Amino acid sequence: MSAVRSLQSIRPGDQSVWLNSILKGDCVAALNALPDKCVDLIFADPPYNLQLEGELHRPDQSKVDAVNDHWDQFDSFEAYDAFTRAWLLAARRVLKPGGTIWVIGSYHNIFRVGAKMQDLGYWILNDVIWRKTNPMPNFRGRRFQNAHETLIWAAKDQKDKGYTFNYEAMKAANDDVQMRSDWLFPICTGAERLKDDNGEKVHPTQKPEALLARILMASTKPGDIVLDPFFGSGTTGAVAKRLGRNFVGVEREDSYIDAATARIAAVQPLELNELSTLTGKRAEPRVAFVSLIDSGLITPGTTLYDSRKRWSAKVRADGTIATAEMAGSIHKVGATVQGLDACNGWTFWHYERAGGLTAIDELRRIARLSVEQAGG
Amino acid sequence: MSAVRSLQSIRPGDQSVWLNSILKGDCVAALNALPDKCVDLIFADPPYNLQLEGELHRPDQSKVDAVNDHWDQFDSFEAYDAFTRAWLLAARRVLKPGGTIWVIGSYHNIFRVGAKMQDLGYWILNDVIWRKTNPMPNFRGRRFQNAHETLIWAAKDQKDKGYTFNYEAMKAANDDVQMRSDWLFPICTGAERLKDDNGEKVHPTQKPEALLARILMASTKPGDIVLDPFFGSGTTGAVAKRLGRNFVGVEREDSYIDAATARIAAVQPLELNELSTLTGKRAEPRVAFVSLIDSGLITPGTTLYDSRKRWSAKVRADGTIATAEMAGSIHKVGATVQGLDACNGWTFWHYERAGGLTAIDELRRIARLSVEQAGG
DNA sequence: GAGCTCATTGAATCCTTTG
DNA sequence: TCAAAGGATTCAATGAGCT
Repeated sequence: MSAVRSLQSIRPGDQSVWLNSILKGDCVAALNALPDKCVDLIFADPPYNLQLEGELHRPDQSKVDAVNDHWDQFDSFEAYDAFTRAWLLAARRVLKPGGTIWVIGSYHNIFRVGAKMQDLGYWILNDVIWRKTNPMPNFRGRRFQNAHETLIWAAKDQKDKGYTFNYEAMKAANDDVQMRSDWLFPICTGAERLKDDNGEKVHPTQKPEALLARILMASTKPGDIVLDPFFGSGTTGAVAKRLGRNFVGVEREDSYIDAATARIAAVQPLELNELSTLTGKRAEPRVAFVSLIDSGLITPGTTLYDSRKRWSAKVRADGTIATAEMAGSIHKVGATVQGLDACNGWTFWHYERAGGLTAIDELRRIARLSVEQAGG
Repeated sequence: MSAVRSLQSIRPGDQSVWLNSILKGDCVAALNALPDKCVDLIFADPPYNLQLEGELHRPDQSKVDAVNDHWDQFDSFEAYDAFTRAWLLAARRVLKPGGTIWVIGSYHNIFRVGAKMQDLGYWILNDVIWRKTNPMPNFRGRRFQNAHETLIWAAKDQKDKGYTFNYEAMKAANDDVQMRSDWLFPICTGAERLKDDNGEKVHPTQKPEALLARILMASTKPGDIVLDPFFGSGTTGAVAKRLGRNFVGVEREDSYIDAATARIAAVQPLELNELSTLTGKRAEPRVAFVSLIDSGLITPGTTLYDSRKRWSAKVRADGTIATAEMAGSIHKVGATVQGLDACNGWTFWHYERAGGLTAIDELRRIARLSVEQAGG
C-alpha cells in the first residue's frame, strides 16, 4: 500500500501516482507537486527546534527598552516564521474546501504557528490539549512539569462550514457527553515505539497512534485522503491505513522513510463494520410533513398537542397546521404559540394514541423506514 | 487597603501613592505613569477579541449572554496586535528583573499574544492549561466543547534566571508529585461571582480566585507586588490581599472599579501558616470508554456480552459498540437490548478472559490508575 | 431540614438546504 | 448570491420552590 515517489513522477490528476505514498523531498516542493484541493485532512507535526541559544541577536537591555523599528525582530524567529508561512500556504492550496487541518506543537512554536494560520485565513475551530499521562519530569525543579502539547484544528476559511466533524461518534465514545478540548493519552513508548537495530529510537518525537486515531475518527470519513507534510516515522500513515483512510506523506530523511514504509506495510486494516461511525439526525434524509399525510400515516383533521397539552393545532390537507389564530408549518406554529423564534415541530407536536401522546417524530421515523425499503 | 488613584498624582519613587490601589485610566497610559522595575509579578487578562457573528441559542431556545462589550471589539488582527504590543511593552518596563508575567487567553487571541511576547524578548517558562470542570457546552454540536483556557508564564528575558518559583510548595500541594502544566478548576459561579443590585453579573469574565491563588502561590513571595493591567472585578487584588501580597490594578470602567474596591475591602488576609492548603487538586472526571481503546486495554472487534450471554455487541473503532440492529454508547446499547430507559454499560457488558467473563468496569479501574497519576 | 424538581447560566469565533 | 425556511443542538452547578 505504501511506496516512495520522486516528485518528478507526479502528474496532477493521476491520483494513483501519489495516493498512499511517501513523497521524498522538501515539504514545500512536494506539496507544490500535488494538484489543487486534493486532500480532505492535513495533520502536521512541524519541527520546532528553534535553536535560539547562541543564535539570538538579542539587543542589550537599554536597546530593548528603546522603541525602534527593529528591536523586536529576531533573526531566528523571522526564519521560523517564513518557514511556517511557506508550508502553511502550500498546505492550504492542496486542502479541499470542507477539509480541515491539525497542527501540533509546544509553547516553543505553537503561538507563532497559530498566529500565522490566522494571518493566512485559516479559521480556528478548536485548540485541543493533549494531556500526557506520563510526561517527562522537570529535572531542575525550576518550572511546572511540561505535561501537555497543543493542537490547533482549523478550517480552510471562515465561511467554510462544510467540514467533517463526527459529533455523534465522539459523544457516544465519551460516555454520551460531548468530547472536550482536553484529551488524555500516554506518550508513545513500549512496543509501539519504533527502534532501529541498535535499539535506538528511530524518531525523536514519534506520536502515539491513539492521538492520530482520535483525530481521524473525529474529522474524516472512511476513504478520505490524509496528508502529513512532516511524515517522520509514519504514524499518520499507519493509523490512516488501519482506519480505512488514504494517506500522502512528505519526508526528507531516508531513514524515516524506510522505517515508515515497513511499518505501514505491516498494518492490518480494520473490518468495515468496525469502522462505521455513529451519525445523528443530521445525516438522515429529510422528510416533509406533508408526506406523512400522503402516505396515510396521519390524516387531515387530526389534532396535535405539545407534550403538556398547553397548546393544540389541527392538521390540514396541504401539510400545514392551524390554531384558532394562525396557520403555517409545524415549526412556525410551534414557535409562535410559545413566543419563540424557532421550534422543532417534529419533537414539539404530539398526537393521541392509545390514551397517551406520541411525538410526530415517531411517524417521521416510520416514514424513513419505508423510504429505505423502497430505495433499498 | 484599596483606593482609586488618578494618574497625575503618581510621582515615581513614592510607592505609597500607588501601592494597593486601582489606577483609573487607559492601560498603557497608567503603566507609563509607574516607575521602572517596580513590580514582581504581572497577571494580565486582556480582551480576547472574540469575533462573534450572530446570536447563539441553547437547545431550549434561550439566548446565550455573549461577551459583546465594547472593550472586546477590534477592527482587525493588525489592530489587536498593535494593542497587544503596546501593553506588553509598557508592562515589561515596570517588571523587575527576576519578575515574571502571566497572560491568560483562548484560541481567539492567545497565539497572537504568545508570538508577540516572544518578539518582545519575554522568555516563556511554561504554557499552562486551565481545564474547566464545568465549561459551557458546544450547543450546536459542530466542534469539541471548548473546555479550557491557556496561560502563558514568562520571564522578562532569556538570561533572567532569578525568577521566583515555589517548586516545593507546588509539589507538596500536588500530593508530593511535581505540579503539572494542566490545572483543573471550576469556572467562577455561585457566591464568588459578583452580582449587582439587579442580580446581574458585574463582569462578564470574572476569573476564579482559585486560579489566581495557584498563580500567586507558585510565582510570588509574601510582600511581593502584583500588577494587573486589566483589573476588571479585582480578583487579582482580592487574592493578593488574602495571601499577603501587594497589588496594583489598572482599570478604565468605573463600575468595575467600584465593585473591585468594595470586594477587596471585605477581604480578610490569611495567616501565613494557613496558606499552604489553598492550591490542592480536584477530583478527576470520568473515564470514557474510548480511552480503553486508546490505551490498548480493549481492541476494536472485541465482542462484549452481558453476564448471562443473552446479548452481545462488537466494539468499534470510534468507541461505540454495535449489535446487528443498532449502534451507540455502551450505555445506550445496553439499555436498548434490555428494553430499558437506562443502563450502566460499565457493569452490564463483559468480555471473555481466561474462559470466563469479566466486566469492562474492571478495565476502567485499570485505566483510572493512570488517570489519577495524571490528574489535577 | 432533607430531598426532590425545575429553571437558570457560563469568554462561544456553534447550521443546512431550498428556492 | 441571497433570503427564507427547516429543524438540530447542552453539561455542570447553583438556587429557587416545593413536598
